[in-house]
Amino acid sequence: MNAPSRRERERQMRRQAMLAAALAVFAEKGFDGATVDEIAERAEFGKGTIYNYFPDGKDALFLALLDELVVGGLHRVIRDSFPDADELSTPAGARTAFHRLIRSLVEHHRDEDDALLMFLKEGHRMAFDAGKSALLAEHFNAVFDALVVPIEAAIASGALRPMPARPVAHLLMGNVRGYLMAELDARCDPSATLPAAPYGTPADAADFITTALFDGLLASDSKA
Amino acid sequence: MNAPSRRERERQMRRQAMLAAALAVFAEKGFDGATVDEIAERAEFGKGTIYNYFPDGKDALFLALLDELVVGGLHRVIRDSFPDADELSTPAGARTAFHRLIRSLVEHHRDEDDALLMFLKEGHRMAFDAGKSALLAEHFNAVFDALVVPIEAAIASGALRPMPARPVAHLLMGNVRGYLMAELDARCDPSATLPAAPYGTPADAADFITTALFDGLLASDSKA
Amino acid sequence: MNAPSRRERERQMRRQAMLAAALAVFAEKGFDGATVDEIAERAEFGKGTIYNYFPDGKDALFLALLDELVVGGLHRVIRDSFPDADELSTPAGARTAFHRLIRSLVEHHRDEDDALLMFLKEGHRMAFDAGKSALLAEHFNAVFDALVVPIEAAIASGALRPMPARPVAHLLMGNVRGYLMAELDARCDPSATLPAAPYGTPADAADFITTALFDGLLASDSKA
Amino acid sequence: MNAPSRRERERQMRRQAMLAAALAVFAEKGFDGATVDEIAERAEFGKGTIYNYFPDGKDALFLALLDELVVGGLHRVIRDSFPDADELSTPAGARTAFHRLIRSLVEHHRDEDDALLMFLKEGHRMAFDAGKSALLAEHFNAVFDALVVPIEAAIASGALRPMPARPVAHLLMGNVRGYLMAELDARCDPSATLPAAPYGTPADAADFITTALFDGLLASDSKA
DNA sequence: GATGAATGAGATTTCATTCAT
DNA sequence: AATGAATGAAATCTCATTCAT
Repeated sequence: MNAPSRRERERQMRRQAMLAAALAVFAEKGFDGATVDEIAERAEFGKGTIYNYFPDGKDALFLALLDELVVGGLHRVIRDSFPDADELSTPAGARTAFHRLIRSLVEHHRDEDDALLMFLKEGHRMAFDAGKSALLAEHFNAVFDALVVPIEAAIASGALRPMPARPVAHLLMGNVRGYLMAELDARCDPSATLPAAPYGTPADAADFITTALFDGLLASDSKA
Repeated sequence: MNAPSRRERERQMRRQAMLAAALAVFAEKGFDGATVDEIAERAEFGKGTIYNYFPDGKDALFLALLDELVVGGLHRVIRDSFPDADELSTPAGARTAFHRLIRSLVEHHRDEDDALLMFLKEGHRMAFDAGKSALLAEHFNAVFDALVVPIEAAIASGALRPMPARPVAHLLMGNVRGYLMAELDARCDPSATLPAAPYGTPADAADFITTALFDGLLASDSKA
Repeated sequence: MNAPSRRERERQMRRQAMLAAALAVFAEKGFDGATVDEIAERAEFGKGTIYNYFPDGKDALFLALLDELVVGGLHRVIRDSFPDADELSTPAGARTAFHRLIRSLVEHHRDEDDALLMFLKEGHRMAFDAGKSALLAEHFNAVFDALVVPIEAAIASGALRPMPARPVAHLLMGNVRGYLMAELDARCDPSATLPAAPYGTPADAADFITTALFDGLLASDSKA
Repeated sequence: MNAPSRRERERQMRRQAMLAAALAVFAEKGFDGATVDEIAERAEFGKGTIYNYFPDGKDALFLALLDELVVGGLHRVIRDSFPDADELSTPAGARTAFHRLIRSLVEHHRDEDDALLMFLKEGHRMAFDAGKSALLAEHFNAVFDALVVPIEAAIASGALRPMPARPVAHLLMGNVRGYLMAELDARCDPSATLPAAPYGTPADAADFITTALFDGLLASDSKA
């Protein structure tokens, strides 16, 4: 177990600085709108230095970000949200667990505001490029794989309706994403008198989404 | 009410041809990837002619498409999905009406495959540009305004849970969009053994979304 | 037989202007040293216009020049230098014919000074690039094919020594080229008190080369 | 005469290693195509170290190679090819001596394959750069100076035709070069059914060139 | 009104060279 | 003395837009 050399540590720090700059620029301008020039400038490095660290340039920066910040982060959040498998064996327990997941996802995204923005806005853009698309899909599939496990458990135990698990996973992630995006729009456009999403704490957001998705939009007495 | 002159009619036809070409190219290449050259070529017009009809060029084409095809289409679908206000006064009626809406939305998007693609993939990209963003928001707000009306009615009558109506509208549209996007991914990547969305008829899609959103994911007996 | 339209004629003229500018720049700076910017500037066109006419940029300009000016010109000179096949049936006749060829080649190159320079200095550089190399070889082979015909005729008739014809063709061309290159060096570097080539009229040059190659460097009485 | 210190000897060895690496890379990629990075890597030194030994970088490496390997080598070959001045006093003796020179030149180039390649392909490229050109010319002139001596001797003795000696020297070197280059092309492009140069031993090559240049291409009986 | 040639700003990327360690 | 990370000038190529015909 050899500690990283000083040189190595510094290299990592610079790498992180570049990724941070790239993230900010991608978030602000979008993938196509971002220029390596601006990323370099914001990272306070020469343009050439960016290419030393990321020889494939913009693409490499984008994929590294997606990988390290977005996919990695989601993975962690999902894993940590289901500490106890037994919890998923009753409807109430499942609700609690998924409510916790949703809240964690909201919090996670709030923490990584820029990452979220990029993820939300650009996530599907690379689909135009066959090569990147494959990589992307692979990474995201890993996230959904992780989420499918508890969903299937909850369905198996009868806590959730019997539905295909993977689409349900997409539903969950999609609604968190959609909610946050709407909130974001609202924040950017305070003139809108009619908010797209109720502004609030992560708990509020989680309540809204959980109620809609798990309890259903129909008035509860209708299910008697 | 003066009939449009022959000249005027021809102008409209050329305009439509340009929009159709633009839609196809945007859908295939994305906004940034599309070139005016290719649009002109596919429309079988000179590049300069495009600029005669759309002096603001690529942006104008994009916005016009969003406006005429996407927003206009959604508007129509929403309006036609709630023929009878009374239907919304009971939970069962509301479910039927919204199920009908969801199904119509899915069908509508399936009909306009290219438009869907573009809408899904590029819809939020222009947000990067302040000027365009405002226009965009305005148009989309009109769609949501239309959708808020029946939602509020259903809430007022007790058919739906008391929740803020506009976020619910976003929820609805977002889930249709998300579902279609997932289905699209599945179609593009047939190697995926684990589909993101259950492939099927618009009716199947509508069932899935309606059940999840209106009845809730939790096993129904839990609500007894 | 439809005359080229005015538009077409003008296009050709612009094309020629670009090629001329490219030739000048290539000759002055070499292939790698030349920049499209400078070619455009010297042609008095925008950089983009160059790419309209030669979508493959620098490579395309270079190859077009090689093709149209160098290879085409050589072909013509060779063809015109052997008007009478019978001439090649005696040593004296063959000497006359090849002397005429050499003189024409020298004159041709003098006329196209820039082309010569480029040809001489860059002719073999593209060999580094496999794709271009093949094209190049093809074109040059055509020139040598043309030259091999009279050489073989002269050998068959006993006018020339029995030697492999193609290498002899290369010998001929190589010596013209080498002579001109040396002369060029001498011209560029007038400080050299010891000229590499005797400066003079094309006739002088042709005499020198013809004597060396056809009569041999050895004193003639040695052949008695 | 102080023996080089151990330190000095090691320095020389590193220098040679760098030159060898540079030669290989120049030969493979050409001057412009070569990168200092690749040279450093192949030499197994840091890039900075290259600049310690050759402060003027790529140019310096190229010139040093030309100087030490090419020019130096040629000088040696020429010097060693005329061991006996008397030999040049008869046509037969002169033929023998120059035949020996040509054969040695061919062998020399074959031994230094990479150097040959570079010399052939890049030899004239630096002429584009005024500063380098002067240096280059100086070095090459030394080679020709060496070759001019025996040529003038042979002319003075009546063994060779009375012709300007320096152009004859260029003629000689040019033909060796041209022959080798053609052979090289043939080797690189084995598909060519019509070889530009007869493949063979250095002796074959020397025979071909000597016959052409010294005896002349015309059938020998014509000189009776 | 239709056209498409001309344009040039701007994007990505490379690489010789410097210099702090 | 050896190193290689940092640099930024410079190159190629693209494409939205203009405008003379």
